[in-house]
Amino acid sequence: MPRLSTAKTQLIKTARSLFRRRGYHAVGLTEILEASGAPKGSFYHHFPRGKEALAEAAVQAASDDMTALIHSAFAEARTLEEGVDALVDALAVYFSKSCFEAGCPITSVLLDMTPQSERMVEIGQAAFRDWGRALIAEAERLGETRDIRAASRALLVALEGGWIIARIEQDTGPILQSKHIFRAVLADPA
Amino acid sequence: MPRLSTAKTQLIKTARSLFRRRGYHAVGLTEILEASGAPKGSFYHHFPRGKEALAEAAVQAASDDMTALIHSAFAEARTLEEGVDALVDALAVYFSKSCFEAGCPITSVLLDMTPQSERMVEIGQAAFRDWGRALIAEAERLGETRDIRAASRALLVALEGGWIIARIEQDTGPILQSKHIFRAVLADPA
DNA sequence: CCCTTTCTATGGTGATCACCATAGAATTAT
DNA sequence: ATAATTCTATGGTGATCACCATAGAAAGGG
Repeated sequence: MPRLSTAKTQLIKTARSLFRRRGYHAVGLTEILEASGAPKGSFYHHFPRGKEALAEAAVQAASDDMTALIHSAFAEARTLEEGVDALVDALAVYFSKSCFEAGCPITSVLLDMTPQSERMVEIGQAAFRDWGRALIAEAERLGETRDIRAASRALLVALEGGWIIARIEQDTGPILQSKHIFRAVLADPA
Repeated sequence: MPRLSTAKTQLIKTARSLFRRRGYHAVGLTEILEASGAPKGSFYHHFPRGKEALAEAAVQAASDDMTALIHSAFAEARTLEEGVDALVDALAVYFSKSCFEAGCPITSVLLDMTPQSERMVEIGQAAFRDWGRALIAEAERLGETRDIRAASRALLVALEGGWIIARIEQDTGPILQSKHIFRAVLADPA
């Protein structure tokens, strides 16, 4: 017995992709069902609370994937800067491959549902907290002695802003810029 | 004869406020009409292309206001840093007064409509371009000799990201952090 | 094998969506 | 004043929204 039925995983996967590109309210439930191939009955069986619950599962999954991506980007890094570069490069490549549509995996949903949905606010807060902790954990693993709290927060802020401007300008430049912002704040953590 | 009828200006003003907080698709036309007091007929008279045209007008107005805010924040500044501080502080105060809901005046709409709406993509590109130019113009006016292009772009990126995280964390900290990011990149424009 | 639980499948429901047609009121120009 | 134009006001239309009720199919445990 699979821990998650194929229909449920497919539902979440489809929702993630559609929500990320177009936001929560712009994507209808019927569109998700058609794209995932699941019938309506299956959906309301797995998500009795409806569309909002699906969005929460999708954002949570996207957040977890991002945390995993941070760790995998740092896997072969020998210094903090190398890890950050690998992470940012990976995100830029993914963004480029998505035809400049897939920005932050959770922002589009967050902006559509917060602060109306209290659940989603908490999921978003947890996501940023987890990402920051993942960065700091990797820094410690690499034997970093500097205080990187300000720089890691700056990196996340720069990535968020970079994703948005990159989408509008249809260019990876704003994403890649976050590498430099990280270094600059690291050098001057005032 | 007023250059814009009161109904039209009220429509744009209402739409700006609602879209900024909840995004494009989450706000229905009827809600905008009720809040602005304008009847349906007036709306389709002033905006024959419908809701999208209203959103375009709203984003354009918000962008212009932001440009004006940049200039007014720099009005009493004697140095570049003072101007940036005044700008960021003003944005943080506005955000706080809005109960931590009013982030970037255009992002929520942009994320909901781009890149589906080509018109909106162009309006967004023009907005970021205008804001950057306004910053550089003020720097030159203050006799700044350093090359601030990288720093001004970093400021806009940091503000965008800061607005998003500030909304989720219900705190002005991430917005205020963009002051420091600007200074750090200014000191290390590599 | 049967029975229980989990999942899939279909049809339909009220509400809301953006939009339009038409006509009346107000304002402006002549 | 009168005619032309701009704006306001109302009623309604098809489409889509998320959601639910009910029943049938699969699958697992005894």
